[in-house]
Amino acid sequence: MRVSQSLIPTMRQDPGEAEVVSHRLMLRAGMIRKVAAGIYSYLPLGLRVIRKIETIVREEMNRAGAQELLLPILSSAELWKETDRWDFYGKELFRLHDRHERDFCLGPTHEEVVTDLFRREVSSYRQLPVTLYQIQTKFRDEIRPRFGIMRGREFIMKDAYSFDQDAEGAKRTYQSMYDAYCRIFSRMGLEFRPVEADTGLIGGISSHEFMVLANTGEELIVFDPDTHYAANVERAEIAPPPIGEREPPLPLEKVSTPNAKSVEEVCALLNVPPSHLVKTLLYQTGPDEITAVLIRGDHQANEIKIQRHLGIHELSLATPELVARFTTAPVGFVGPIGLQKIRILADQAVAVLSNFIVGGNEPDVHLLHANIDRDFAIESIGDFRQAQAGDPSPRGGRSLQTARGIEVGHIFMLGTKYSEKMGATYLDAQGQKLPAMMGCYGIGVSRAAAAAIEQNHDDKGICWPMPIAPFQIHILSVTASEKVRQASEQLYQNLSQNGIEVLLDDREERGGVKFNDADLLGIPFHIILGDKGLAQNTIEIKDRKTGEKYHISPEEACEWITATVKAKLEIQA
RNA sequence: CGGGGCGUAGCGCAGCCCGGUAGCGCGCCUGCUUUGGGAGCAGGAUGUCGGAGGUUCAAAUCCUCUCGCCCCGACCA
Repeated sequence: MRVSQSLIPTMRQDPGEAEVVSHRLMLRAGMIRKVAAGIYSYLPLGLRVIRKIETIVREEMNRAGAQELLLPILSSAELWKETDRWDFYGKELFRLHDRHERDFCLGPTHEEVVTDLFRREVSSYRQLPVTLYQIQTKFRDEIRPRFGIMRGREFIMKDAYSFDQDAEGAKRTYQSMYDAYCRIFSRMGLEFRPVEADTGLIGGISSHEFMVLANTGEELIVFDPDTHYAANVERAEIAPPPIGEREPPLPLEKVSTPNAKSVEEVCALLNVPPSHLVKTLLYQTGPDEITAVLIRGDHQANEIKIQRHLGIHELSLATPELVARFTTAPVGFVGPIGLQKIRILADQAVAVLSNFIVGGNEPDVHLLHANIDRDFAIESIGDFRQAQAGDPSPRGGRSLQTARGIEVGHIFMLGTKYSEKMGATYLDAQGQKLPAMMGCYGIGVSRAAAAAIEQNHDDKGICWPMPIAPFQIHILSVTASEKVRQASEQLYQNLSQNGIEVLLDDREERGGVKFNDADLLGIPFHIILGDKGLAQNTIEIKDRKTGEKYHISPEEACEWITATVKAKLEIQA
């Protein structure tokens, strides 16, 4: 493709709207343009990257035995009502109605639609297992779309759904998808890590997320470098703390702590470390029910773990009004001692403490030397807090570490959650009617493009991994002579004939402009053709990422470049 | 939805307090010179100042309402 004839509107300055690197670079490199919040057009260069990713995904899904199909984006409310997700999915579901006032929605995911197809068309164990996938635009009315294409309201996703006879088979299918995902992200040239994850709105038994490692990632992941344990922080387990020598209990003591509501304020006032303090968090766990959770002052509560322990789907910190109704102290001074009609859960790190500080259940008062059992009773002890670096590993390694990542894939073992609700059954060899065991598997295709940039860029622009670069070679004719023009034209033709994807910067621009644009676009190799080099019978080849330069004669260039590109693609595959 | 900020030329911004002519840099167009890391000179085009209403002789500027966008928190590929 020739730059002079392409729509590649690069920008010299950073657009004001973009904070995040990938968003900024995609705008500057002319890959995307915004239409509305969280809604973008893909320009030719951006689309090429998307197509590259789709191709890799498609090849690996096919290799794993999945079959491609295409389900409608628009679906009627009926199906969603069958699984209760019409209500449960909430405001994130884009809803609309047709001229007859019938309810429809734009698909945020397709369990219902694909399960409906399955129950109509599949009836025998002979047809199982089957895995179906599609690559399609999805719609989610995000609370806060942000980071450009990374969290859009409209985005491109590969979603796959599997149906097996039994748990054994479902497990095998899950594993083959897990393996396919590893191949996909490896082939894309990304550094990633699969982690154990929470199942969220999709529901189901177990799941893994695939995280592209990047410091700018939204997700915090926790891993144990000694074993292979890795999990999303939402999910990450923490080993119980060692039970040390208990200090002998000291008598309870009231102290005045005027206006000291936060852990920091209390610690500063009493001159103790936050680990000696225990926070009493009050959660609304029912219409008229409050649960207290005790967490050490230097720890953070993990609401997902609490929800799972209680077996509920919604949890929020109690409002100040509710706190006032259930306790005798304002927020900040609530403590476990003397609480009425509230069950108390204690994090395992709190359970091993003695003589700790708690709120006094009256304004401006805290209590010193509190002890479980002696001063108050707890209903249960558990793992209720967020893992952090240095915590004990649940798998016996030395300790947990943390890293940041971007979620680009998520796989779920669903069990029979959808098949039972929707009657997606098959007959087994004995003629028994059984619900299919399902799995679902998503990849954020457009997000993966952004994640690749977050992981592969420098201060000048993008540094694409070869397999997903919009082009493989960028030829810059850097002086305007006829000789240079002809040489670049020749090389362009020859490389293209060898099946190499070449972008030829044939604009009447000065060298500097071309160099800067090339660095911005981030195509892996720049071929620099100028009078200076040609006079010595050499052309320069620059590796965008490493900056390494090679000087080669024009005669050898075509062959050398072709071989280099092919080699780079094979290493990844 | 809560908190913070912003809408002025394609992009980045100034002007707004203190009302009176819409401006700067980059980009764009024409010509000449230049040409290996964002060229120089000369000439030129481009604005419903986000929208609606109000105050005023006069509004980008003051007031009211509204729409949109960005950033920080609770959701997710």
